[in-house]
Amino acid sequence: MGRHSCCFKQKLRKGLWSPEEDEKLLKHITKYGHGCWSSVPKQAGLQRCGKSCRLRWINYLRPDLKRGTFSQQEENLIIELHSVLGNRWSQIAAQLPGRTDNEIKNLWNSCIKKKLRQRGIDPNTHKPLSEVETGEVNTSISNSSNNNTLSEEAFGGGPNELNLLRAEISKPDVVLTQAHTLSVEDQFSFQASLSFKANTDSTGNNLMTCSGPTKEFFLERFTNSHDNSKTPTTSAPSDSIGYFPLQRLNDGLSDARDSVNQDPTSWFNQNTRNFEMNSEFDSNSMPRMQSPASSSILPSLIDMRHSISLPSLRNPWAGGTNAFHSWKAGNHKHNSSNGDVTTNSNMELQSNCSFAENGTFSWGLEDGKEYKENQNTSVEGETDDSKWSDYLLYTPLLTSGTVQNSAPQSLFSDIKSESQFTIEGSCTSWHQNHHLQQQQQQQQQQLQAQDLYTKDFQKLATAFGQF
DNA sequence: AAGTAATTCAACCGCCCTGGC
DNA sequence: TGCCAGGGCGGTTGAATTACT
Repeated sequence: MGRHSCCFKQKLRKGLWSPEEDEKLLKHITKYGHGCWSSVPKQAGLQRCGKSCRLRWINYLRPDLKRGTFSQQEENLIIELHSVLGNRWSQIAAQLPGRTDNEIKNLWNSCIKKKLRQRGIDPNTHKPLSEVETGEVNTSISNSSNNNTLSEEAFGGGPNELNLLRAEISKPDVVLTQAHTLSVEDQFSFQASLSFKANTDSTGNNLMTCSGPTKEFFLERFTNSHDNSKTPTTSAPSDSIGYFPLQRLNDGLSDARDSVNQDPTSWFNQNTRNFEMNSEFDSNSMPRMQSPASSSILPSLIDMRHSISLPSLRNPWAGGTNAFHSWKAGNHKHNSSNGDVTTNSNMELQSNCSFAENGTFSWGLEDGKEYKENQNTSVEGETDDSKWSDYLLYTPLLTSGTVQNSAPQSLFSDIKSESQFTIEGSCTSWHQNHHLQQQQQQQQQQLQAQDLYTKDFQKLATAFGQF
């Protein structure tokens, strides 16, 4: 394509802006607004092209710009967002008020990249450099796409910026942004987007395939309204619950989060009635669950892992010790303490999920030693904010740009309408009554559990079978 | 103090998308 | 349907600044 330069054509001024030019532009836009950018320079008496004026305004003269160095908090958020959004600087900038895409891009290229590399993390993939160098990233992606199970690599085992963040989080002066939470609406969206499908495996066992929200689930929520044209996502679902910047994600959830902090095992049970499970639940009655065979579902599951890092999920790292991430029924607290397979777990599922006896539905990496080391502190000491940030951060595959638009657009609208998931009432009040309710319900649940879950999963399978 | 290397960051470039004609 | 202009984005450049020797 031929070089097109409006500045060259019109012999306009280029390079750095003088204070006089700044003043002219500022005065003009303050008084009249920018309107059509191409006409701004003429009206403002500038020998610049419209593009140049626009850039100068957006990156420097805009009154709402936040000057100065980036805080650690902002850097962490950028890393997290980059792990999800990749180099979509404008979308990342939309989540950082007062910061421009250019500024963030510069920070990333000059500073954050270097920091991540120093920590042994590949800034492009958000995976350990060792894996990237040995080509494990590619193989893990392709393998994961083809296998029925999610490999550890697919979830990004080993050290990465998560550890960097953990280190940062541990600093007393670092307060994680509220942007690490999902609104109740989004939690509903997530839960509603869980997809279950009944199958039978080669040995005749009943299988339940589960998939979750797509990358779009996040992109839509991390994308600001100013950039609709370039977003790689297709249009939002017609009944999309929310399209809002990340800053708002904490809306309405603080109470729930406080409650969860006291009893982190309670949240999911509260909010996902149909996933309730109790200690007497006979997991043998459950259909065996299997991660999806379809490669297109892989990113969905990965997204789901992030999505489900809702405050309810206190210890996503808990689980078994086998090589794959497995779904397990078990005691959440046991998992928290030692990371081992729990004794009452005989429901083995393939993917990072566990239904705990107290109703907790937990997800996580059964990973490795790297995480086991962190596990104790994460369970005992970390806030749920950090859990969310950990998950959000931990999206190596999403960064690759190879997994976009993997699910049908109808996913959300279809699922929502059919979903049995509910979010009702205050989590706080529920928490207060949780133990009493649990006692009262336990006997009933003992009797009903098997039937209940069989029915629920049948419902789910029916509802989601269309996918 | 001077020279050089490294880093930062404002601005430009080229491309893509959209809407108007 | 095709062309064009405007707007917007991500990648890149290069001048200015800072760090190092």
